[in-house]
Amino acid sequence: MVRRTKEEAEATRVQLLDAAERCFREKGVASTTLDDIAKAAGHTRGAVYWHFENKADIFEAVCERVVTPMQAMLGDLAADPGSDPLGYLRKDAIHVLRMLSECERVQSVFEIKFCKLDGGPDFDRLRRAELETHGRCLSMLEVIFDAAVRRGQLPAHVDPKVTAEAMHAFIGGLMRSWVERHDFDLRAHAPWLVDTFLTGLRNAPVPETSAD
Amino acid sequence: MVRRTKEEAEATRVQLLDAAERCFREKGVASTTLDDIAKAAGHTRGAVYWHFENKADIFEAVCERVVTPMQAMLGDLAADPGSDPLGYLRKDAIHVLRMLSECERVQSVFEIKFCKLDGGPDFDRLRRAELETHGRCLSMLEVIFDAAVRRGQLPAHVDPKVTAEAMHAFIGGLMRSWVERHDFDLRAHAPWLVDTFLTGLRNAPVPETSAD
DNA sequence: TTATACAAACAGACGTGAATGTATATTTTC
DNA sequence: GAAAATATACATTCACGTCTGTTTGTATAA
Repeated sequence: MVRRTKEEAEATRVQLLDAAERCFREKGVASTTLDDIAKAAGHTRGAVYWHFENKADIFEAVCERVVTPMQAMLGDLAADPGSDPLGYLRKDAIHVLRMLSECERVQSVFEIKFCKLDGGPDFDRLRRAELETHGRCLSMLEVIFDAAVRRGQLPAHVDPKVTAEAMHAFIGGLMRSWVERHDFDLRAHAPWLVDTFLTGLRNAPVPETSAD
Repeated sequence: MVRRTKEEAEATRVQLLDAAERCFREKGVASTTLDDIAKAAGHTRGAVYWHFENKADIFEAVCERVVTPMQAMLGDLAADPGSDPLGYLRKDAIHVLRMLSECERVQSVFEIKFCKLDGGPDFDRLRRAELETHGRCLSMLEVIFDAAVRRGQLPAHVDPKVTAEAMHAFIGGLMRSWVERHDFDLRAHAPWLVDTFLTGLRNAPVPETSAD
């Protein structure tokens, strides 16, 4: 069988991406061969090489299906912190955690991205891109926290930059931990986790200058 | 050159581990070949195969040099929470963060372990071992938080298990983020970060049962 | 409208390089 | 002299990229 219609071709592309997602999750990116993906999708490497350049290209496409929509939220909030930045940040954070806990695809991609990014120099570009993404995410958080401080929602001595790191680490850590183990009810506890963290920020101690 | 004395042999073993640590960090575990390691250590694959079984074996040895001592701290604390569990946990957490920020070797290993664990079924055992380690860590934290609740250092409605997850996610997230980017002064801010998080726990809101 | 030319969408085969594990050769210490 | 501690050589596997073949949708023109 060969020359399909446009829609059929797009279908195989999706099948390949789905298959890649599964393979990556099960065996890791580096250990997944292009033949694995092709076979899992019910095709051959010919189809793979028609639709994608190499494994890194597939990986990028797999991630893009999930990550991009999630970043939009933070972007919107950072663009216009509004009158209650902390409140919206809270909603966003809870939403992200719940999204992870509910959507299988999101789980797969994060499980892959979290502990399994390795493989040749082809991935260098992707790694750099991810660093940039991480950086943008931190910047947006910083903007939001800065707005929160200036609006009096957080004490004046709170450093927006460090706080952004803390928030990102906390949410990212929760996601990672849950994806790896699934040993607590992320969905149910998401509001408490976020609120407790924000409570800490609202009552944050004045940073010490002394050591130890 | 061949047959060395016992000390010389041990020296090459260490050289191989050092070289592996560097290679793993620079190119990732999966993309590092045994020949890379051997060459970087100034030896050949013969030496590698004499001292180690395969790449997974090397990886394990590389990790063991660093991770084990850090786990001892938490173990001691969990075994005897004492009269001020939260205070000791605070010190431990700060200590771990500072250890990371000061010790190159710790940084290397965590950078490797964090984002680059992939490579064949040889690593299955290691992955399982890491999951167990993670689990033990959570258990110990749970014990500590439970003690803190019973001693009145934390509100009664605080769930030790969920709190342990949160703490672990926070600290782990900070370590990971810092290792990847080095874009803030972890050492200087460690106390404030830990204290702010603990402040959140002490003033933690009562968990809601409603949705959204 | 239909014949034809072309290109899309794959399948399959092939060559290549590289990494792995093993087997053997070589010294040197004990 | 026996075995430890390496180097070297070798066989095998295996994934990748490329190339070619095949079939069919589709545009174009007569």
